[in-house]
Amino acid sequence: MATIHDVAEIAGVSVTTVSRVLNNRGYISDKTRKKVFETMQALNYHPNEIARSLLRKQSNLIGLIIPNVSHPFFSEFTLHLETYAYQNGFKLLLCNSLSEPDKEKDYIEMMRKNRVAGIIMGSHTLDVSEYLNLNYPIVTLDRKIADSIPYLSSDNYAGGQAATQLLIDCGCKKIANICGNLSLPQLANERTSAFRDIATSNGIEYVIMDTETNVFEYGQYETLVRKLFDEHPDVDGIFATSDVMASYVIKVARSLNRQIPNDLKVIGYDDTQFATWTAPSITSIKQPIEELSNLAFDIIYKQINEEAIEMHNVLPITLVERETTSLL
Amino acid sequence: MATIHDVAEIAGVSVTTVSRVLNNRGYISDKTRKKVFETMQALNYHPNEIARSLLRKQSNLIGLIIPNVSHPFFSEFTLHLETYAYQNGFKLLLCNSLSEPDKEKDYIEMMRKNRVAGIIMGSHTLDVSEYLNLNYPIVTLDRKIADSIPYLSSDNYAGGQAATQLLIDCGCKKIANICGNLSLPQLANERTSAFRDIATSNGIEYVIMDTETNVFEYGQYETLVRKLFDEHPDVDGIFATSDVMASYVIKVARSLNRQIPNDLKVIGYDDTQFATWTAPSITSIKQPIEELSNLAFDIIYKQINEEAIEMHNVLPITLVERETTSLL
DNA sequence: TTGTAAGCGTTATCAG
DNA sequence: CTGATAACGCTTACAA
Repeated sequence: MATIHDVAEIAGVSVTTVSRVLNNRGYISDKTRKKVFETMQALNYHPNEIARSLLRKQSNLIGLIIPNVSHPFFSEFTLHLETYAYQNGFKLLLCNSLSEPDKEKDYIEMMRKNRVAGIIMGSHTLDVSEYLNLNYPIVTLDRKIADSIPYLSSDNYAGGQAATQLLIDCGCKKIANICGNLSLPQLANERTSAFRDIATSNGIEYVIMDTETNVFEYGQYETLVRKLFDEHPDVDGIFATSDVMASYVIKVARSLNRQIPNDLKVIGYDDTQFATWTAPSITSIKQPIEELSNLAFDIIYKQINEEAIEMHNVLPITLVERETTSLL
Repeated sequence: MATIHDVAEIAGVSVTTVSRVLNNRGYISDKTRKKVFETMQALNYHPNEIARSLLRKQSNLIGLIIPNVSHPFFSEFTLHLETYAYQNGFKLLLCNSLSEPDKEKDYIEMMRKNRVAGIIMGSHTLDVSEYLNLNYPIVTLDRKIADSIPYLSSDNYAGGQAATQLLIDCGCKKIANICGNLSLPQLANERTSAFRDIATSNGIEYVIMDTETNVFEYGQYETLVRKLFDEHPDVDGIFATSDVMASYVIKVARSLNRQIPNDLKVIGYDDTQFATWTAPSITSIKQPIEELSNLAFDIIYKQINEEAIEMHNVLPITLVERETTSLL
């Protein structure tokens, strides 16, 4: 592959001159510029970004570590992040940790070695201490690690409140919340806190069930929902903390001949596209996924440029009503 | 950030020695090795992969260009590809072209500049000529560009056959196929060819409807399905060429009070996880997504190492029967 | 307006 | 067993 030297030699100028026309810096005669452009074309020259990165001591890559891109929330987050990063001159290095601490640690290590410009952490199986000496542009998604590490989330507590309140407003008498494993240090757990608070303050009967640790074996969702219906057949409103979980509620309810929304109201979380693909469509708490991803990038970008950043970044949620909670 | 020189200086050895212990090459006394490791630890040294790449004239990145990661098929493909590539020492550079030719071209250009080891193209809005002078390790997904460019797909024709035959076996009298835009040069169009062939040879009435060019505005799926039911209310079997499309069929059918599978059989395509999340669950043609992604990587890997490769790579599909086609 | 040369952090070659 | 030095492809002082 042609180098800047090849271009310089054939165009009969110095490498500096070629570099100048490449970066449009300094004064160059139109004649020289033209000649250089022509030879670049002729040689099919593509400036080596690796060499540039070496000089800059930084690549143009943003690292994203998430549990699993095939989960609708993360796939949409990834789409928007990549789009926005690219508009700002950065490419996306994607890593799926599968929630394995070893992989996560290894990925962080790899990113340092590759001198990525910053790391967006959406997977958090590591101890707080692992993050503290990281000393790298970083932002965590949905987990508060320490005061020194900026985080980003949408308003989980408000989301839990809105969801629970909606079930109550629909006239539910006994409500349930199914959610990810509560022993994990995720901000998403606040949804459940809100659920508990609102149910309690309204004096309404409730039950909470969380998954096993590994959140992405969807088979357990079905088991969990069946167990819920089995142990609490009188539940008439369910708040699931993801749209995927909500779909399992719909699925199991259907097999038990429980009519949604007539016998049972259901509300999901995230408001991924997927919530509109099911029948009935899923009422959901909308996380502003695109805004979240863009803000994640901005927080990294500011750190790269040593600008001041907010350490706590919480975006508002909105309730999106659909068929699973429609009144008759 | 510490460099190999810092380590060498503090450990009191030469950079060559440090490089040797780093790469475990040549003979080193245990004492020296130990000292070097200690100082690396002390300085929190992370070898700069950018410098290594510059020397190797190649990065450890594999570029993936797809229309949109948030589509279930691509998100699963991406997950598996990243996992497999990482096991083999490569990282994934993810790009969403959104099916825009300009973006796609720009991404290819960017990848050359970043000296990615190879490119996996799952988005194909460009002319054949754009690919021909590419001269780069590459493989295309679901599109046959030219004899000189290796491609990969699952057996689309067989998939179309199996799907259509199933509808017929279920006793359908008039069947429909809804699919992506047929004017695009995608191998997926063979599914529709097979549908036409099987329907014809069985002397059964059929109708084919394709989407507008931009495949990822899901709103149009609903419009398309409504149009189908409107113009052909007597259709009793539908073959949708993605699980997402199939979900829209279920959705619209439900709103029209058509019972699935009683009044209407539906079969999707891809067999993404998503096909099991809906109620009723979607019968689908399974593409071996993980095998596809791994083979895509292998084809790139062999090109990098100048090994011989197959130019035509077609993997078998399988029929997965679920509720949308179950007989009474 | 253009050129020379040093340096970014590695590894490879050659020498000791 | 260890070290000096050139090279990878580029940008940037500093000169001219």
